[in-house]
Amino acid sequence: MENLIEIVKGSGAKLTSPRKKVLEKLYHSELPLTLKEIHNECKDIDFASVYRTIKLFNEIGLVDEITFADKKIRYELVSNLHNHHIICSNCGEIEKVPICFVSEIKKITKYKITKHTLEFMGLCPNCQN
Amino acid sequence: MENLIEIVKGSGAKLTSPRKKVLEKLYHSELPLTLKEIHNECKDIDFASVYRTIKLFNEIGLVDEITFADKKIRYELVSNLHNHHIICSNCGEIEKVPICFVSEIKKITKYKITKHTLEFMGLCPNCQN
DNA sequence: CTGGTTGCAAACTCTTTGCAATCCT
DNA sequence: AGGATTGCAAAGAGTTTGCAACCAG
Repeated sequence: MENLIEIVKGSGAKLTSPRKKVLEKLYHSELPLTLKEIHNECKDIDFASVYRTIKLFNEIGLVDEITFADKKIRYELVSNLHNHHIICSNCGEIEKVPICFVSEIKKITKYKITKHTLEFMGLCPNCQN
Repeated sequence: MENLIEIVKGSGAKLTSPRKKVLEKLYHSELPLTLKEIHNECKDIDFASVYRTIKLFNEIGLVDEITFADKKIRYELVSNLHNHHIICSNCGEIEKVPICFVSEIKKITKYKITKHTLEFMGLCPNCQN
């Protein structure tokens, strides 16, 4: 957490109380969060500020954007273990998939890859019946 | 193309002229298209109709939804060869990635996978200088 | 004919921005 | 102090829906 704060300060941005609060929510969340979810957890912060905070964090390389199959954009700390996910199309439960194939792709393309998404949707064990 | 038309009819939906036109655009497109792009190519069709047509096609399993790293949702015929893509963050050029790892994932999760996304963003060879 | 479909308009939802007041450093 | 940041309000953009007119089967 301390090093995250350093990253914010190091970028030249001020460490304000809204930013600290958003950072903490991300830090304590097991799963990536939507802007709405972050805002719900910090109702005293204006939505626009959450929006701009996440935008800043994204620009300074602190958070990543993830688009799940439900089309909602979620955010997670880059420093959190890099993970992909499966979301249940029925109940919305999200499970991590501890696997990633970026390195394979890098071998077969001339692009310099900077971002990627690898997300799944399906039915979780509970919803298959 | 004929079999696509059969799929539409077979679903119980009427084969109207807007639907035929949208189907053709998808059929002749090398790459997945956004609703806006489809609508631009068929300006005589109302946007809402394009929207509902694609929604229908998606529901009857004719088209797939793809979310690229640019956050735009694109659509492509399921019958087109299943492909993933890289989009250049600078010029927007899109390249196909002829590779997919769904089967690997199926081995390590109890979810019944119905959809997945695997998309990349980076700099194309031209934009790396 | 007649229910499904379209076009139009409007409602929603989500994202983004301008600006005056306020807060870090 | 002074520029960065916030909250509020509103503008934009994208998505979705109701409804009367229209069309394929």
